[in-house]
Amino acid sequence: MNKNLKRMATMQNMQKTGLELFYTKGYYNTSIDDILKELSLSKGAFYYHFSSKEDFFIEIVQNLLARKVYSLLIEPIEGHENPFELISNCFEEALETAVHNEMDFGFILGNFISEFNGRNPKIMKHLNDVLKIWEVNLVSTLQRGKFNGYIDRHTDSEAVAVFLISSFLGIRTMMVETAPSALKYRFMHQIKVYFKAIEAKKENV
Amino acid sequence: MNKNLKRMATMQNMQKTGLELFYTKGYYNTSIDDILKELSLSKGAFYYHFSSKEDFFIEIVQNLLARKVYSLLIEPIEGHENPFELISNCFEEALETAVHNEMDFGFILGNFISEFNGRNPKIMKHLNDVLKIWEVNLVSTLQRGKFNGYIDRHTDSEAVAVFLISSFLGIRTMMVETAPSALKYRFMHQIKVYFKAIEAKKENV
DNA sequence: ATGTAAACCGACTACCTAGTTTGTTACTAT
DNA sequence: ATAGTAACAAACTAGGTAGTCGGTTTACAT
Repeated sequence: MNKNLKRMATMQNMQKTGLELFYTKGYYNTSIDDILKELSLSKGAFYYHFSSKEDFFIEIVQNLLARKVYSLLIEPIEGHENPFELISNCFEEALETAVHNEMDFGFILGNFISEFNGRNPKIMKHLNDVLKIWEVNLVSTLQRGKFNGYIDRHTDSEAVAVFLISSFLGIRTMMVETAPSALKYRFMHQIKVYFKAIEAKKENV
Repeated sequence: MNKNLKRMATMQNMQKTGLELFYTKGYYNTSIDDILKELSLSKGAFYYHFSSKEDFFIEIVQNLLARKVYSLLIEPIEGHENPFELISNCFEEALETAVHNEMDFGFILGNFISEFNGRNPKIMKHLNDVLKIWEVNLVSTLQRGKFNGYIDRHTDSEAVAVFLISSFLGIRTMMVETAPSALKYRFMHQIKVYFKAIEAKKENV
């Protein structure tokens, strides 16, 4: 096999199973040996490609987490259609993967933020960057919605974005152990109730 | 000193600093030695009073966390007044302690739920019990609000409770690193927008 | 074919962790 | 006063952890 390809392959394998294990068992509760065992690789291989456990994790955040958040939570809401529908559908899909116990990257992000909060400033910076990107793009979508006459012009887009993200992170935390399907249904309904409150009023029909 | 009193004192000291350290550094990232060092106590003392780290934590959840959640998040919303004001004021105070970087027990609960999710079913059961108590009492308050004519009678109280808790847990996660005061302000405003959407309509004034 | 460097192996260090055990105080009932 | 026991002290076990290092394989250029 081509050397460069092999290099890329092993690095990506490590990062992929690394993310899976960090996600399911937590960062501090997952050893590098756990990851290597899964791949039948050795310590030498790991420290040849990565300089430390911390740097390894940061590369995962940038290569996997950030990109997935972008493709699953940002791109889908970039259009000029009704922003309420764009966001609803996006959340709906993200929560549906959660119901099926698959990896939902918005949640993974929130989970890691909880784990590193006040414990590892360096990692937190990278996680906050990803969160910020999500927030900024949500604000853009909401501003577009105002411009296109969907959202009431008195609405504070930043506040709405924060509120949406926080409620999403929160519901995902709650969904893990108790009746995720029912929770999803209720949550999505209340999100729509909330949207109703900030939609543009048709004052003169 | 009376022996029984001494026993109680040391146990409570251990639990108190135990909670503080578990909260700031995380459970898996805090060793028993860390806690004992803080109190100048020995392993012997710890294992004389508690059977394991896990049981120690569970006692903390029941003795400290559950009671604080009750006194800070449940009792304050038990009246027959306007439920929106009761809940708003309650959240307002909880988030204010968060701004001042003090221990906010609703958040501590959410934080621990994140940490033990899918990793320790026994501990998760106890944490979920506390969460459930909060949820049930929120539903009660909302039902009272419907009965007393504050909340629209078509409202799904369970869904609203879930939505409120999840958004609270989420905003707390976000508040830790970035401009907590501004986040609090925006969040509280959107909560009130949401409340407006489910308040009882005065159809015949 | 052969030198060379990338990619990897696996034993090793130094340190940390939960839990055990044996020994020592200090209180307290008689 | 003294025996008994509650409340602790501290050394120890057994297992795990991140990171290092000298050696081995594999691929590729010449």
